[in-house]
Amino acid sequence: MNNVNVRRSVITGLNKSKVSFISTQLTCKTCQIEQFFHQIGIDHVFSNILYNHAENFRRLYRGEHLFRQGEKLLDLFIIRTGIIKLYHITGDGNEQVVNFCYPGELLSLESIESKRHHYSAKALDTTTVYNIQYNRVLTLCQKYPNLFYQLLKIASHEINNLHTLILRFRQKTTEEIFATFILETFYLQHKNGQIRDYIKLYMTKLDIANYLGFAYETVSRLFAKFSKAGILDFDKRTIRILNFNHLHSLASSEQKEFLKSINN
Amino acid sequence: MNNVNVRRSVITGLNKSKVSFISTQLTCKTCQIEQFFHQIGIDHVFSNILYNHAENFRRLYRGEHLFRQGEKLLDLFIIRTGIIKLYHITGDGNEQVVNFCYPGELLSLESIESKRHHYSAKALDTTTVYNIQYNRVLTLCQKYPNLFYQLLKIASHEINNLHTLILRFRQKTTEEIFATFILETFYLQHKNGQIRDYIKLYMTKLDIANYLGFAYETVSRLFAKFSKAGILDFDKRTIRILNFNHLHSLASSEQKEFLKSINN
DNA sequence: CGTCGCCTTGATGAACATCAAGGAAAGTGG
DNA sequence: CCACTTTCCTTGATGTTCATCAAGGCGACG
Repeated sequence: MNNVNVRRSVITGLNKSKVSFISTQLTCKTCQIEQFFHQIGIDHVFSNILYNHAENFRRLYRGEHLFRQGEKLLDLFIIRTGIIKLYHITGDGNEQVVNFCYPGELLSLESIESKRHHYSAKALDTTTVYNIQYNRVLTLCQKYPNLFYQLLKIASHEINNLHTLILRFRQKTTEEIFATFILETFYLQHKNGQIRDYIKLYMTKLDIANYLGFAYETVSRLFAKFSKAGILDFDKRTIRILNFNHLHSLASSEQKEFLKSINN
Repeated sequence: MNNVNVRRSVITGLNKSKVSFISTQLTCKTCQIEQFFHQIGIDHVFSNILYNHAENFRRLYRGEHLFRQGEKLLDLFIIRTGIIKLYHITGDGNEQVVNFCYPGELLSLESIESKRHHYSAKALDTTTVYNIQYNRVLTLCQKYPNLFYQLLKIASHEINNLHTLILRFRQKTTEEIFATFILETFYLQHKNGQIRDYIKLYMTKLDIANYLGFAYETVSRLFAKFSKAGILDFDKRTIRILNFNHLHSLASSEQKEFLKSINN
């Protein structure tokens, strides 16, 4: 997932020069983003229109920002490869991790209302994204009203994910939440059909703790505990899952429904 | 808010007979729903179109269901008066309160993707709702693409609310969460411009505990504690707020931003 | 080779769930 | 209307979970 061959016609970096068509159909077959679209329920017509109107790819290296909280919403981004951390700096200066985003995800739906980014987006690994001017999306939607419906469906899907997340925080133990997080990460990293029994955590344990609302020592202890219990094995940030059944039974029945829905 | 004079032309109950126009403009002026729309950012064109195509009003008495989890999504509902409890029955048979919904709120955005209701909706007090056939909304959106944009904005707003809710569950103490809940309820019950210093809780303390993720004894103790501290006064389910400043300082700075956004 | 960020593990304490028991309110049926 | 049941609420005692405090290790990087 890391070493993507970005083709020569693709514009990288933060260069904003206008190149209206990059390489149409060929590109989407190459980067397999169409299957991501399909998995999140976007139909072919929509994805083709998006391909044909995509400005460019943007490539980010670890630590680079895609956008920052407070900036005007100029583009919509769809992640092509890599991983993005969304976070929010609170009024009292603390960082709050909002989400970890994987290939296929459409960013910034929450910013449509206010037309400003609510969160900052930072690459945790080499990451490439599609970007499409937000205004152009709106124009396209006038022309093809069905696009709006697709966007609405994506928003509806996102609302469901958030409801599930809220349910999760009402689950009792840290173990249950942690098991769910590991499984969720596993399925998110395997959306593109790769078959592996390990996951790579691109974020620090401190980020995980922040995201889950735990103390970071608790995350450390959970890894140790799960490892001792023979549920998983970890070396630095690579996690090998040894006992899926145990993980699934720790994650509640509700969460299982969610996990199924992620994987379609 | 309880004793609404439902006009004779309005169809009540679960009767689904087709009456395409009820009373156009006069109705919306009467029930003041236009200002609710305005507050949630829906423009006049949109709200007028909705009025003119609304099927009917539906009236529910306490304990009646508007829809149940699993049913097909046939109508979109906008609450006119009253209060609705949204809840979910989990796989293991437990009830999970998802939200308490007040006048002006558009229900079931989360069900657009799957076209089935994810939650059950039950009236906690006499409640009237607008209902508009979902298919008709989609047809209207084809005719007026801007409507889709409005719906998308509402969805975006909802996503923001959910993000705020998630942040809330990472706040540390039960006191902070509880203070936020009280303030939130206050502002939600005063959206329509009524000036009062009390709120009426139509839900049981068990519902509140379920919604906030606490044990119900904890909610009981929090009420006692806040009362002793002179922050509020309560008699059965009527709460009089005595010290707004104290409540606001308990709710974190992040939550204050949310509360502002509720009240616009 | 020293610093810094990240991680681990142990000891302690506080917050909140759970258990328990009783009381008040509200619905039900005669 | 009153008895009866059921639901809802309160308050105290106890226990568990997890945050916090503390100290040290490891690896990356200049």
